[in-house]
Order: sequence, then C-alpha cells, then structure tokens
Amino acid sequence: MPPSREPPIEPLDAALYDRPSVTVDVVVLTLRGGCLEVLLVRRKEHPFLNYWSLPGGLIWKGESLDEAAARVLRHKAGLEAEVGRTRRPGGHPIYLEQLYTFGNPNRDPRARVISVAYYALVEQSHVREISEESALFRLLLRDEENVAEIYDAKGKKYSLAFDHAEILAVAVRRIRGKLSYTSIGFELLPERFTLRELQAVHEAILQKKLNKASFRRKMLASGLLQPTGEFERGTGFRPAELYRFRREV
Amino acid sequence: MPPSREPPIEPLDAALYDRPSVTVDVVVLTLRGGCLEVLLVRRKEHPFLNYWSLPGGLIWKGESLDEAAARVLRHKAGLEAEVGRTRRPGGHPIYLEQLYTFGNPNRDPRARVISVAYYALVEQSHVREISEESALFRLLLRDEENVAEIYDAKGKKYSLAFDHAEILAVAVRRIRGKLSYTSIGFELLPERFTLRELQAVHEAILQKKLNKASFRRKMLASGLLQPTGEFERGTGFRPAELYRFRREV
DNA sequence: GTGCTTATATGCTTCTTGCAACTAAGTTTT
DNA sequence: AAAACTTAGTTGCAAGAAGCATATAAGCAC
Repeated sequence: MPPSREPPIEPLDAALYDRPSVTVDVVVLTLRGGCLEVLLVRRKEHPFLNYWSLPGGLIWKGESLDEAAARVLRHKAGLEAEVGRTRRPGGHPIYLEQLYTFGNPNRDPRARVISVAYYALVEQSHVREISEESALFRLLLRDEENVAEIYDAKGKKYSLAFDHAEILAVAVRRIRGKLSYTSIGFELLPERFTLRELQAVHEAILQKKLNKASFRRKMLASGLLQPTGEFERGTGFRPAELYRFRREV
Repeated sequence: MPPSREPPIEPLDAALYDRPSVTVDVVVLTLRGGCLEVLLVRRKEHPFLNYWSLPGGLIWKGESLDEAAARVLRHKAGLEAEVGRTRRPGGHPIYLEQLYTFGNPNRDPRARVISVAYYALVEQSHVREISEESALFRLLLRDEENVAEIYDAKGKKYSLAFDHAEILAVAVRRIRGKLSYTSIGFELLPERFTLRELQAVHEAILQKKLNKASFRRKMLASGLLQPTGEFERGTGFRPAELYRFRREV
C-alpha cells in the first residue's frame, strides 16, 4: 500500500490539478563561420520585455506537437519542416525533432506554462533573419555548465528569457550525443558539400579538433557519402570533391 | 515574411488555443529471467476499461514534471525516486528520467491529454506488484517496429491502452542508445553484482548475445567497477566475484 | 617553371574487439 | 580420492579502427 502520509493519487477536488498552457519552443540551429548559431526572436511583451528568446507559441486545437513545432518554424523562421523530414522547395530537408519538455511550475512568472522544446538543424543559407526582431547568435556550451551562452557578432553576451539558456544547453548536448550514431551531421550542410565542410560541422558541434585522415576514412567507409564527381570551383588552390548524402542505402 | 495563406501565429481569439490536461506516465522497467519487464496497471475507467496501461496521473499545481513522475512512482509502484538520483532506504538509487512527450490530439478520445513520459530502471527485487491491479509483463521490441509487444508469464499477448505500446517502444530504444555511453546498465542490478549479471542486463536490453571476454575487458577497463573481494555463495560450481558500481571516479 | 595552399592517399603504431583456447574453482559422480 | 562437470576468469591472436606523420596531387600566383 502507498504510504499513508501522502495525499491520494487522485485529489478529491479538481483544485489540485493544474491545467497549464502548453507551448512549443524551437531551437533553430545553423552553422556559420565554424560556430553553431541559434535563431532568437526579441520579445515584445512582459515578462522579459525586449529579451531575446526562442521562437515559440501556444499549441492549437487539433494540432499535434510536431505540427505545432512545424508551424512555429514556418511563421517565425520562414522555414518549411515536418518531423519525418520534408523536402523544401530547394530540395533539402529540414531536420526537426522533439528535444525535451520543460515544466517547472515557476518557469513563467505569469502562469503555469509547459514548453515542449524542439530543435531544427538548418543549412546556413536558408536561415533568414526574417524581421528586425529576429537574429542569429553564436552559441557556446561550456563543459559541465547547464546553461548555454549566447553572443552576438560583436562578442557581446546576452541573457535569455525564461529558461531558454537551459533549453539550449540540452539541445547542444543532445546533438553532440546523436552525432556519432545518426546522420544529423549532414543536416547543417547544403545538398552537395566537401569532406572539409562536413568535418567543420562535426568540429563545431563537438567543440574539438578532429583528425583529418581518420575523419575522412571513417566517413568514406560509412557508406553514407555519394561522390558526385564534381568539384568546388574558384577556391584558389586544389578544389575538393563534392559529395552528396546518401539517404537509405 | 510568413506566407500570407497561413493563419497568424497568434489567433485573434482564444478559441483556437488548446488548454490540454497534462499527465505524466512512467515506464517502470526491471529485469527478470533475462528479459526486460514493465510494470503495468489495470484501468478501472473508460476508455480502455480493464486494459493494462502505464501508471500515470495528472500533474498537480506547483509541482514540477519530475516531481509528478516521482509521485506517480511512489503511489502506483511504491518506489521512492527522484530525478537526480536519490537513495532509497535500501541504499540503492532508482534511476528516473524524462523520456518523450506524446501529444497527438486524439490519443485520448475523451479530451486533449498531453502525456510527458518518464522511464525508471529498478532492481528486480524492489518491484512489488503492489495490488492485484498491477503486474509485470515481458517487454519485446522487434526491429523496425514502432510499438512494443507485451506478454504475461504464460506467453499471452496483450494490447495496451492509448498509445502506451508506442511509449514503450520509445523507451526501449532510448535505453538501448544510452547503454553504451552512460552507466544506466547498473541501475537494473542490486548494489553488488557479478560480471555475468551485468552482461545479462546488457544482453536483455540490446536483445543480442555479447562476447564474454570482450565484455569483461571493456567493463573492467572502464573504471566503473569496484571489486569487493567477496564472492557469490552457494552457486554450485565456481563462485563469481562481486563488484560494486563506482559512482564518480 | 617555382612556390604556396589545400585535397587526398598511405604507411605505421596503438588501441579496441571478436574468437578460441586455456586455466581455475567450485560441486557432483564414480 | 579421482574423474567429470559446470561456470569463472585469463590469455593469445587476428581483424579492424583511430591517431599521427608523411607523401603526392591539383589548383593558383608569380
């Protein structure tokens, strides 16, 4: 039997239950200049007026969580995505996946808000800073820290609204973990890319230098790369071969 | 700018928003007879009256998701847990961690219910079938399938309430993934255990045989094991040494 | 052509993993 | 008591993966 001191599992009246708002927040990540960057939007309301925050919104009736995340991505980042993996007009998919759910009772001072966080990996050229109220920021996660740090192009550091710095930390850790046993590393690259670019993606996510020869051997042996026979152009110096990610063998 | 055909991100009236119930469901896993088993409870209400389901409950006011999961575990499984990792009276912690959030609009036919799923790993001797309305079932996840299968001791297969078979599939896959780069393998064992038992845990989770010599080498080299100098007793045949999991080096 | 830079390949060493055979320590059988 | 049996634990070897250094190749500038 359950301990007698505890309240019963079902409270006698509905007042004990919570009926929270549920939102979806999306971590849109891209790679620029060898660093991970995240798309943030400026808040126009209290609390955290004028703070930068993750794009997000309340879920709607009849909409799944995945659909809500895709909608937020579409409206606040101008990106078409779907959890399976859709192809955008350009032909390259956007990777979108549920990350974690944040539900501490006081994470929003106004009311109980539970946020289901998603993350999206987007090729750099497709992230547009849709309005003056959205921008890309450099993302840095130090070892052992449970919040990520955010910097603008000038190196100025920012505090984020709500628990969003914590959400970013969870996102970076998740991506680091999945890098080795999934193919998410390709999601930040255009359809055709060089091995050097692929290595840069891995190095940015893991925040450490990798051995060139080993990296090439492993990638080529994985069977995930399809050589296109084409090469970079106008690089100065020897051009690298372009590869394509081979989905499904 | 966002496409003009889409509704605005913030609907004009609140009728578009959903204000769902939020519940926590807990996947309590243990190991018995070389198989993963899961604790299920029998439903006493419609829908899915008399179906077996995951223990769960609505979140309460002022309670975090982690706390709600621990409360469900306490009341419906008689287990003390906390997400960090607490020690129960016996001295062994219960591993509890958020798994994934399920929010399809029709997963509960009565109303919109979003469920934040957790999973707990429990040493076999501590799982009690608390009442006649709870029991352990064998858990099997076939490759490529997106729902898990549930069998009782006689080998009879059951259908679960709601999307709970899908939740179980996600749980098994998550644990499989984390087995190699975390120490969750120890959470299903008592404080002192043999290498053979540890290997059995890994084999049950991965559902494949492992090589004895390689497994031993890797485990001993990991530095996670502390020999106790003590040995099994009354085993018939040569007794194996007992090891302890060394938390934090 | 030379010199510079980056791409790509190769040889070597080290570490890991899988496989098989071996020794060790108990109990049971004869 | 000795032999047989079963599981615990070790060791040697081969195949594979990963780190490191070096060599060759291909483009550009001069």
